[in-house]
Amino acid sequence: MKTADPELMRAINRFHVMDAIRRFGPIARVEICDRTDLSATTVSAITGALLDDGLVITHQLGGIRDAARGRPRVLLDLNPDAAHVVGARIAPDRITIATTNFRADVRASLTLPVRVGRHSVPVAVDLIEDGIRRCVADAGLELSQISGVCVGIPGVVERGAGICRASPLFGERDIPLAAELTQRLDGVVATIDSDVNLVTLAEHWFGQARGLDDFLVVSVELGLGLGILHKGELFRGANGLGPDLGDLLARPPNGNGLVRLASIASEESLLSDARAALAGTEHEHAFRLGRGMEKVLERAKAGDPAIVALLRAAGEALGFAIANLIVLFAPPKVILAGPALAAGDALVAPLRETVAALLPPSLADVADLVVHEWTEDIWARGAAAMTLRDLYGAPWGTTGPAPHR
Amino acid sequence: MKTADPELMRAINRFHVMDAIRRFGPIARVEICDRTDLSATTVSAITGALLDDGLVITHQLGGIRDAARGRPRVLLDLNPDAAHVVGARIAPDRITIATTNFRADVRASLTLPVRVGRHSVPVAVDLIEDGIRRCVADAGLELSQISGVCVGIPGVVERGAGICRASPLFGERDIPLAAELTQRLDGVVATIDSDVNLVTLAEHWFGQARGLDDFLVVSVELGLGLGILHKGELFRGANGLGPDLGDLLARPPNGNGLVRLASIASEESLLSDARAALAGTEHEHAFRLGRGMEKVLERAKAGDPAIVALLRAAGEALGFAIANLIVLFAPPKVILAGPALAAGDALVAPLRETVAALLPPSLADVADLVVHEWTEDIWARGAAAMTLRDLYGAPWGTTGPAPHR
DNA sequence: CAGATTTATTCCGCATCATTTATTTAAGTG
DNA sequence: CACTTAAATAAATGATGCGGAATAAATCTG
Repeated sequence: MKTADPELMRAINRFHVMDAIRRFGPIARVEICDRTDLSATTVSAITGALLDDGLVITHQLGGIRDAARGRPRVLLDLNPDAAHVVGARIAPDRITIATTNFRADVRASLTLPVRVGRHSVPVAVDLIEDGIRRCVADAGLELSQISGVCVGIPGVVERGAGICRASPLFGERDIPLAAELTQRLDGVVATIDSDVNLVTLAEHWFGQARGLDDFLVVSVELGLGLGILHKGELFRGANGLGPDLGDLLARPPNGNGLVRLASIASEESLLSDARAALAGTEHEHAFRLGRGMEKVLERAKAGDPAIVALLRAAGEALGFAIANLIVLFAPPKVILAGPALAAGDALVAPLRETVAALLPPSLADVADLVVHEWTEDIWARGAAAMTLRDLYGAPWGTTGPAPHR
Repeated sequence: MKTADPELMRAINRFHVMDAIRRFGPIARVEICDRTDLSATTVSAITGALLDDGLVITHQLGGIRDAARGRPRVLLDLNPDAAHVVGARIAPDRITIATTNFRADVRASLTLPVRVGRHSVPVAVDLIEDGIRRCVADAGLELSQISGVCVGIPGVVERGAGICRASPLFGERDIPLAAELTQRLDGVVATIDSDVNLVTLAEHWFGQARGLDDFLVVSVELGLGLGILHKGELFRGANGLGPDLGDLLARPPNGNGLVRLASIASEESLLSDARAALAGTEHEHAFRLGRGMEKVLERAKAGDPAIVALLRAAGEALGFAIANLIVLFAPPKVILAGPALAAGDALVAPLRETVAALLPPSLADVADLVVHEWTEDIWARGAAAMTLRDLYGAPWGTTGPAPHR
């Protein structure tokens, strides 16, 4: 039970101020007053403390001052160098790592083309550790200057406990990855989270859902991911467990039995099904070269009936799941992404049709489905954002009490 | 954006104190300190204000004082007469209304055996208004003494706006029921909510989920309802829209197309399917008398293959939906209720099997499925609780500022 | 039975915090 | 040089929570 005391009060208001600066910065103090409904005195006190602590810098207004009369505003912004964090994302075929500054600008990044699933957990952790150390060095920093690390992993992750409950990458379950990494990184605090959660936060902070307090993110990668932002907070299950869209259930197109959605609509299942469908043709070769997805998209554009049917089935299964999620969450926006969606309509059109057909009239128009392609480093920026979010709310140096002098 | 000021601080702590008294009362101040982590001083100040306002009463410890030495504790409890509220529930075949005191003890209740769906909305509202006025009079109270009214309705309800978006009871959509009722009840504030939400709150306050912060409630009535308690709060969609389990989608047993879950597993669909299956037999008569559900359960116990198959299909469809909900919410408990479940295993066994079969290993043991029969007035108590919850958190007389003397 | 002990509750003084209301300083414009 | 807006600063007010001292009301002890 969280009781209220003056310290909590300050923490809340300081968070509001930092959030305003992050979202609207560079921003003048007056405007922070307007946006937060805090008094000028309070804003001045808080920003003063933030300046003392070096979390915020002033940014003299050099440019356009049209029709402004009195004393010019002093703009405040987050100090990019106030802290640095590392974000990483473990994908089935690569590990992407980025070091960012306090504003989540990428300072250095690297990608290790590793098939993580082929290695044991200790080896994978070795690789992550080495990658992080390298990436920190590339940014011209010492590990001790890093305020936090967040690693995104596909699957079911219990962030609070730092345990990876289940992942397509690892055979084992309940791996205490966060503790393991923290130990290896000389005590730099490492956290883990579901990879979709990272991209969800990234969309919220930097992307298509900026300022939107409710939306869903569906990622069609090798596995299927689901991120939910609900009332401005990442939604997690009862124990802080991230949900796994792939574990949702669907009936296969032939109508017999029930299967995990991941076995119809994930990239992995698409590839194996497509490979089977194209076996013996000239196209099969591409799969061996690891260019399967490109080939699938190419054949879809060419109108190959087997591939089109495959993508249609996947789209319908996803549409089914998304329709149900819309019933539950009524989100104004649903963001879809993943290589399989890049091709345009082969998968997306059946998906949209299915959603439209299945939604009850009362919910017909609430959700806007958009496809958003992600660049490589959005994952890492999300991971950085996840860490920064904690940092912004954390007690920091003298920022707790008011400044004496 | 909610900024923090001393008033908010007080409101938070006052809520904690009231919640402790509600949950554990009669309770001594010292124990409130333990349970809330507030200082003795603060608890004393807050309880003092609550006593002044008459929301709380002292309850001299008369009984067992085994091995207690020092100054005896003074037990505090909610003042049952501090306020009165009315809860109502509109079911397809009846309107149940209860007047309760501040502790949600039912002081008077009545049931109108009305088929609500047969009437127009204005007529239905007439009936509700008359019922509420009657029920208030039965409790020996004036309408002006009622602090709030909450009405539970099946379907999709937007509580904040007081609008019933869609309901099986009414053909119309977007009915501004709350405003209408408030106006008719001489300004007594009326709110509406999904009926399952009421029973979910009732389970949380009084029932099987007391003290549990995450659980699901699934009601199989004429329609299907879903209530979600997540982190101690009722879960609502983006606009405060309650989700409707019946709007979730399932594939029918024959595997063709997709249908609303309500058309497989609701009491309504069960009845009509069973009636069709038993057409021409001696059993058909029962349906005409409105005793269809009893007949269905009787035939199920007798092992009638058509009926057993029907219930199995319903159980499997529900199990499918519940398994998906468990994937999303990972609740430690799922409470099922409704007449159709009363029969024991014909429906519940396939449901449990389906859930067990479909859950991924990582979630296999998280959720405990229980069947809980509800008495008639649990709905009304839930409605009362919904109003009381607002009352507890509301600024109240002099309770806002500290007491002067 | 008077005083010691124990436990619950209240009172007092202190520190923090936000707010309001000036007052002052800064840095411009006209 | 007057005027305007931004911002920092100061002082006063009021609300809050907290820790420690004081008080209250019982039981225990000799």
